[in-house]
Amino acid sequence: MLLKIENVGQYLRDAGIKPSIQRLKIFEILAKSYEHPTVENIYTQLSPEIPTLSKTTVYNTLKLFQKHGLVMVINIEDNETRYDADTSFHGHFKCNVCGKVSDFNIPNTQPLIESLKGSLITESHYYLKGICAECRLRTDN
Amino acid sequence: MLLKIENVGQYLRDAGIKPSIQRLKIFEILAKSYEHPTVENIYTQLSPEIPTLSKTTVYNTLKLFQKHGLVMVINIEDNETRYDADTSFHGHFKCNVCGKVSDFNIPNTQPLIESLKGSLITESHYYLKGICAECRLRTDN
DNA sequence: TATAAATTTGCAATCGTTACAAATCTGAAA
DNA sequence: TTTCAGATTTGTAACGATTGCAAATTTATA
Ligand SMILES: [Mn+2]
Ligand SMILES: [Mn+2]
Ligand SMILES: [Zn+2]
Ligand SMILES: [Zn+2]
Repeated sequence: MLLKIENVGQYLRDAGIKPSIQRLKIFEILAKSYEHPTVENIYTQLSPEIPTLSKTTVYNTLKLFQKHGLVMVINIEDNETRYDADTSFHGHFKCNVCGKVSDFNIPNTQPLIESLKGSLITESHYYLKGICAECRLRTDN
Repeated sequence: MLLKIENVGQYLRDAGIKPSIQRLKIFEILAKSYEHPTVENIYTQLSPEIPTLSKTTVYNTLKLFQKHGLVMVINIEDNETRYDADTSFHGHFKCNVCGKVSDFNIPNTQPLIESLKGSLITESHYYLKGICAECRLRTDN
């Protein structure tokens, strides 16, 4: 979901990250869109605006954000790593036709898994794949 | 979970796959263990037994199994693709300490997601990460 | 302004995966 | 059994995403 962050610079500073231009812009792309971009996406979007930007910086910055808990990694597909600035528990649906990855809320709270008693859960991901409503109408399925 | 397949050759044949030695052995590793192996794991395990085995064959065979619905891909980690011969809906928990990926049952049926109405769901994955009970005892957490 | 620390950059290296063509195997026809 | 076509496997090269690393640049501090 779209994060409502009034001051991105302050948001980063509160997390212990100095807000450079690169960091600000990269985080804004993550926070102010629904798209769950890949490194390539982010790099392509920012290149015109920051012509000197290095792809390595995008990688480094995302790793930094991760370490500070500002982004989560989405591994819904094995050949594309996506990033999400919304770290709250929510589901992701990928349409295999248009390729979009969208969010959905998980209604009820997570069930207690008997066999995991004694384990410490630090991350949970719920991924669905299929064909979105729009693509079903446009095509056939 | 451990699949109880009495005759692996027949199981493959029923799926429309000719059971070569390589295919048999690769499928057995997937079906007769809980480990959710990577390509590397499978290759390393089979190399002594089939010294001529090529890693390409492991890749090709897993892709073939996928196409026939015999295995599912587990993308719980972005740097390791794992495979599972149990294609029924169940959850996966990865311990960040020992690295093991274990199964767990999902108690209740999947909730109907309002925002996905009209979509066709073909795959669902539920991934948890954390520290398993054994590792918590052995270490500190 | 001078200097040190932090950050960014570019490029080479690495790793998992795929493309592709040659080699090998298998099974049926002669 | 021998021959041959098709299926399968293999090895190697190529590819793309990610990382390592050292130089260049920017920012903060004295
Ligand atoms: Mn999301
Ligand atoms: Mn499993
Ligand atoms: Zn779609
Ligand atoms: Zn463990």
